[in-house]
Amino acid sequence: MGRSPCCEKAHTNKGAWTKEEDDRLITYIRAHGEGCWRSLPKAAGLLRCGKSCRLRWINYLRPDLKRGNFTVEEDELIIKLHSLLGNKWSLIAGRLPGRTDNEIKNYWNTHIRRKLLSRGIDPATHQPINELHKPPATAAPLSDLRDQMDALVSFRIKKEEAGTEHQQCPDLNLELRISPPHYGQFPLQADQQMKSGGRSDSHCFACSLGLQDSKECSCRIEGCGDGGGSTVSSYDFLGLKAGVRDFRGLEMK
DNA sequence: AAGGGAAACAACCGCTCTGCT
DNA sequence: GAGCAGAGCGGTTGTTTCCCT
Repeated sequence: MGRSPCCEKAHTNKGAWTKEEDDRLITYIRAHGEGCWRSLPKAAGLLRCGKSCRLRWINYLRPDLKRGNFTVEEDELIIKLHSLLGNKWSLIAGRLPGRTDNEIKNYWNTHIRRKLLSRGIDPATHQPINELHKPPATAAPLSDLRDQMDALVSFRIKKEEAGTEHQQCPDLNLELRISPPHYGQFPLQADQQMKSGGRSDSHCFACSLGLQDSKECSCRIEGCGDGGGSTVSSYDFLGLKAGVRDFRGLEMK
C-alpha cells in the first residue's frame, strides 16, 4: 500500500543542477509553460524528479526573480510579516516581489534570526528575550494578533459557506473589496510607516492590517479602530482573497 | 599556503492540501 | 465520502564559499 513515489529515484539525477539542465528546463517551460511537473522531466528530456524541476524553476530560473542582497526595507518587512504570520514563508514571499519562499526562509535563518537575537528579541515570538518568562498574558500580544487573523479566516469561511453575509455579525465588516489599500505603493509606504514607529498621518501598522481593536494598535487617533467601511481588511493587505479555505494555495503572486 | 570552523545557499524530503474520479 | 495523484509548503540536510588562524 502507500502512494507511488513522485519519480523513479533510480533514474534521476540529484544534487546541483548543471547549465545544460537549466537550459533544457528554461527552453521547455518557455515553449510549453508551467504545469504538470510530474511529466515535465520526461517531456523536457531531464533526468530529474518533477518536484526538483519545479523547485529549480520557482527558486532560480523564473525570469521575474530579483537576485541580490535584501534591502533594509525588505529586512524590516520580513520581520513584520513574520511576526504576524510565523513561518508562512510562501505568504511572506507573496508580499516581496521577486523573492521566493526558499530565499526568504534561508535569509531568515542565516541573517534575520541573528539580527533579532543581537537586538535581544526572540525570533520565534518577536518578544524581548528577558520578557519570555513573564506570564503569557503580557508576553504574547503578537500571537494574539495571529489568533485574530485565524479567527478572521474562520469567520470568513463560515460566512461564505452559510451564505448569510450580514446576518450573523452585522458589526463586523469583512467585505474584501471595500477600498484600495492604504498603501498605494506597498511595500514602500508600509515600510515608511514602520520606520515612523507605526505612526503616520492616518493609521498605525496594525490598523492598516485591519486589526484596529488589537493590542498592537498604537495610533489611538480618532476614527482609528471604528471598523469603518474605508478600512482595508487584513486580507487585502496580505494579498489574500475571498473564498479561500486556508492560507495555503492562495493566489499571492 | 593549508586547515578548520562558520556562514550562506541550494536542494531534498516528508507531509499536507486540493481537485478529481 | 473515500481514495488517489498532483502540487505546494516548511523543515532539514548537504555542499560550497568565506574568513580567520
